Amino acid sequence: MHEVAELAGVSRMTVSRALNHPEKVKEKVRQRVFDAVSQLGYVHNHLARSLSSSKSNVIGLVLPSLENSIFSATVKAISDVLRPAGFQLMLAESSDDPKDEEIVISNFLAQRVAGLVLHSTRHSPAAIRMLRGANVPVVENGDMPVDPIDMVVSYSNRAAAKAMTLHLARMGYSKIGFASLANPRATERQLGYLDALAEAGLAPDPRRIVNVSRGFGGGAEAIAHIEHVAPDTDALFCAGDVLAVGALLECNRRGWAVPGRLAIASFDDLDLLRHVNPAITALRLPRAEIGRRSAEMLLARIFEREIPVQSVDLGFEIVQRASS
Amino acid sequence: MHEVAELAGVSRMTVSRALNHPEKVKEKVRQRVFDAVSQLGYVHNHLARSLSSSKSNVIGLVLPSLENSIFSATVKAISDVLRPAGFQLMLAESSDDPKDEEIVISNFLAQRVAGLVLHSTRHSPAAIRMLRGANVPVVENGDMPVDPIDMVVSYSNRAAAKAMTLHLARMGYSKIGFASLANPRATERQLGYLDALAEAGLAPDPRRIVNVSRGFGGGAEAIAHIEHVAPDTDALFCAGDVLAVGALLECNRRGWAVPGRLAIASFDDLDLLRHVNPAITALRLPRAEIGRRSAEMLLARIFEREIPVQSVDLGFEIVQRASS
DNA sequence: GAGAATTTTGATACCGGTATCTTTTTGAGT
DNA sequence: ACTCAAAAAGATACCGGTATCAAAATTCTC
Repeated sequence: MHEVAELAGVSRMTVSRALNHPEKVKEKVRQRVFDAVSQLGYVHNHLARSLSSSKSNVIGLVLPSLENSIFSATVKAISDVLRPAGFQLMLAESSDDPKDEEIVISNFLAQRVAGLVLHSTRHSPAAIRMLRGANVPVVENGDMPVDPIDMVVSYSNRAAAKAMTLHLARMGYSKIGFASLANPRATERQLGYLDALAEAGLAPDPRRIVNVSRGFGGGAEAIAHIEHVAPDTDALFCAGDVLAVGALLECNRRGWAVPGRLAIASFDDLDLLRHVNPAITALRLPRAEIGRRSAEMLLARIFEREIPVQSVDLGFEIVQRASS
Repeated sequence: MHEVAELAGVSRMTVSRALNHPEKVKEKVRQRVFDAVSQLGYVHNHLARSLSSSKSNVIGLVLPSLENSIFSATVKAISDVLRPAGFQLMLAESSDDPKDEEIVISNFLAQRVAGLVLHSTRHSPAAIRMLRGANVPVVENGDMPVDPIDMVVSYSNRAAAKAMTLHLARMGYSKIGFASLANPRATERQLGYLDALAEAGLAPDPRRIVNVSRGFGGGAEAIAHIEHVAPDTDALFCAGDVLAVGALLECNRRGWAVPGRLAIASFDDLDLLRHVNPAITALRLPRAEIGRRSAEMLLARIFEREIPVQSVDLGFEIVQRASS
């Protein structure tokens, strides 16, 4: 920057101003500075800027898993809001482990991120202490937490799972099974499923509740489990990722009629669900909207604008299709 | 840090050393420093560290699209290598537009990233100039480029597409179609497809080459195109993402026998391809390995270790399944 | 136990910007 | 032309660390 200043015949301060608040510098001088910048190929140093002004332009995002395609819509939406505002996105993975998340958060704080998005609502006490102490805007995403750290943009896993289960019950299914992964969000969903059974007057049956592994294979596991342990199950609510597709494909393979032999419903409305045969009934969750709102709320907080609400429940929608 | 130093009764320099090179500080003093750190909840400032030492611990990653699940394996692998080494990942999207990429790169350079991974081999001249000038280690990923900026870890789109097309030809298909998106990698793949036709002595037929849109819908578009324009096509090579699945599902819907009426092959071996019926023949690309090696090469360069090769072609593998 | 070699600690400058306050320039009003 | 307020530019200190070299403490040698 020093060289730019010399070449333009002004002080470093003027260069800084020309770059950050062009309107504060006279047209002629500004032009000289810009010329010098491009002539020297000068690249602004955001590190120094952030350090000096204690204002960073990086937002940290913590996801449970980097491999899960479900999050890509959220990431994309966040990035789309952040970029025009001149912010960068930093990414890390918590593996749904509060201890890992704590490390990741502490790294982000060390980078002096301007804000954080956490796709998780379970945090270690130390992590919460750090975040509260750091006075950094935080948005939580994965669920509606009981005791939010700061801001929240999400839907309620429990409410959504309950709604879908009730929907199945209303369609006449009475032996509804539940398949999910083992993570905090799945646990909430299971509670919602049980809520719904109770409300519909159906007896919960542990035989119909199954934990499976990730991916399409998990869906097949669920079907195998049902055949083995509770063959009279008439509907299966797959509360995770691509489980429903895996289950459907496995049914196709076995020649089970869907929904005749077994109805299938999914927790998340992947594009794929519309294209398989039969198309799968699903909960549509506002993944992109969550990202957009999260980023907007962060920016509002960073620029010290008023934010209307601290906590936004974006809800969900049931999309009834042929599989149920 | 000043307060930590006071509380521990040492100089700031000693605190810095205790944190960065613990072995350079006497056991007793080190302990006092650590105690002070945790007592005060001190969070190291990486910004200041990077500025002062001109060594950043952030790696920039530029992807063509943040929505595409294909990249998640690569991202995950990069992150897994970077994290233990104390590096953070910064993410941005180029939309396959060299101009957008240029902006993103310039932002990353402004953040003084320690290294860059570019999942693209098409760059604007200005971007190349910046990168060469910045003296930052760069790995390119999406293809084997003719004129690499620095390091390369990839496979060759052209070679892979050629291999798959030849594979289909050898299996006896002679009217092979090609469906792809419109992006630089797809263009290379099309060249490979044409290479193969020439080598197999098959006449290329523009009616069998179709550009489609992203997602499962694109596969359906391809099938519709074939029925309309070149119904005698006996095999379709889908050179992009989930196209093959979309095509297969559309065939199922129409009752076309696969591979009887039309064989289908995919460019990328998504997990899904193994689970649909029939399972789809595919090119297996070393997505995770690419991420791992890219990150390792960057780290090697950053730590000034010798790197054995500048350019790594990790190749590909043809997985023959029921769809062809 | 003196002196040399080595290890540990500290003092100081600087990384590359911006905040803040001061000085200079500009220009409007009379 | 002169005054004075406002706008533009500059001087200086500092953001929070680390590099570097000097000083102090420790260990080793004979």
